[in-house]
Amino acid sequence: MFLIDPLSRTPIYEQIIQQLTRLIESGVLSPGDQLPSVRALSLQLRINPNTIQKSYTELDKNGLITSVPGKGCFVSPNAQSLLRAHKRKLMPQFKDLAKELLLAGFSKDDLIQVISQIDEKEKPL
Amino acid sequence: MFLIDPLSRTPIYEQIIQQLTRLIESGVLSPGDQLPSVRALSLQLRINPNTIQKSYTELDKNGLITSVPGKGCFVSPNAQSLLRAHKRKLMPQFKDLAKELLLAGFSKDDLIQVISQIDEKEKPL
Amino acid sequence: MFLIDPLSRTPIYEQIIQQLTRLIESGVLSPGDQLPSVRALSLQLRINPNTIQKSYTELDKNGLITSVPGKGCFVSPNAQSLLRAHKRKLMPQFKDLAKELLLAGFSKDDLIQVISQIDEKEKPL
Amino acid sequence: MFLIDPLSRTPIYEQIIQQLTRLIESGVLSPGDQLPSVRALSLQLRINPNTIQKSYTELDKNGLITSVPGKGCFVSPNAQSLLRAHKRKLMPQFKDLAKELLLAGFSKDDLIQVISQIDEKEKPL
DNA sequence: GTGGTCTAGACCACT
DNA sequence: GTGGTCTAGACCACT
Repeated sequence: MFLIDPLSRTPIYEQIIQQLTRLIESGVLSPGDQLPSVRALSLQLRINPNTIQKSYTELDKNGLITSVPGKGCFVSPNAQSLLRAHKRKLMPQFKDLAKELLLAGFSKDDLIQVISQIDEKEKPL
Repeated sequence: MFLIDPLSRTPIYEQIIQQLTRLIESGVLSPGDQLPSVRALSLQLRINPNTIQKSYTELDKNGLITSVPGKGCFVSPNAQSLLRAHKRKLMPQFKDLAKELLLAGFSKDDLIQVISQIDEKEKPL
Repeated sequence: MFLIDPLSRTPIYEQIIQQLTRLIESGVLSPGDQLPSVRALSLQLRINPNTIQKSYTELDKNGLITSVPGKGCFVSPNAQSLLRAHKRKLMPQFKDLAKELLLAGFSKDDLIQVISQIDEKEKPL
Repeated sequence: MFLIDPLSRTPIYEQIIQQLTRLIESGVLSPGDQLPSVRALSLQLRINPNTIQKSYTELDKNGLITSVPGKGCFVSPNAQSLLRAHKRKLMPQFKDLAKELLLAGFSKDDLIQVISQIDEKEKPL
């Protein structure tokens, strides 16, 4: 269910965010569902509770989950629509950034090379 | 000195920002130099003063220029270092976005095509 | 059952949300109950269907109701607990905001006056 | 210059955020100024570097400061305007929350009492 | 030197 | 039990 690579360049807390986001996106975790507790996930993944906490705090700030101190963390009712709204903004942001980079002196080929590198690195994921 | 294309897809106020940014970047405009007044530039470019004002306000927000009420706008002392800092952050952001888009289901070729299109549109600039 | 004041300062769609929320809170509407259809409520209250739709969409986003395309809208199973969770967070937020306002230069009496004004306006509701 | 109360109910990292925000607001720290390094402030306040880091990360996310890994943290060019924009939103948010609390069953006197308590606690600050 | 991440482990308030 | 805060201290990449 969870695959964390402690040697990856992407921080562990971000990997956890990505994994949970996918589980919500794919519907494995539905609105209202309780997430594993900070300690439980910490034990399961053999990762320090502080690192899990950081991920949960971030997800709560983004509204994807609702943390209730003393009770637990729950998938927000509007998590799916938040994810859709987020996705809709990705491509325009990408275009703006690409435009800025081209104006900043990078060539089309520079950007393509960067993308190719990322594509290869992310493949096994 | 200034080339504004009123038919371009990029808003005029952004074109002005880009032009001024380049003049600062290349050193044509040095820290402390006074920019043309809103009215002067408005007349020179035959563009609505409100549009010029919007560009200046934006540049002031980013700290590239400093507007002194009653006196005029001046290139900020640290304009160059701000531009360098900004540029340094562009590429990591671009990589993160590309990664998200690849994970979101876009293919490497989708992204390359988007970049190619932007590259052609921006060429004449 | 429904009291809508078209002359109120609070938008109609919010009034509908408030009314429905109270009906859920008080148990008049129980989890699983079907809400009146957009058209039915529109006719009953003599209010534009788009306005009703907006209220329903908002309630669906918050997870209080679940809209099933082609069948109708239903009170969510966990609606009551969502309302309790929401209420529990209101007061801490209020305290934080009050603290910030006091630090920002507002006096205790300023805040009390604001509250008194709201209290009077909301009374007839 | 810095007054941290480790026994206060407001977390230390928030106290640090508040103090730094004030220094920026009052102009003691100007746009472009470098903040004390995480370690330096940690030693000065005798507080764990992780706690300082948390404050700095928060301030960076809000755009008030710009952190450049390997170089340091700097007051953002538009810090003042961000603070003004933030302040402008406080009172409307406060009114909305007060309205919700009154509708949720709290009385005018409940809210006034809460404010009085905060007012007394915050006085020595 | 700088910021950023992470572990190990303690303590708090609240359910 | 739950999430949230904090300390102590290590290690990383980057300037």
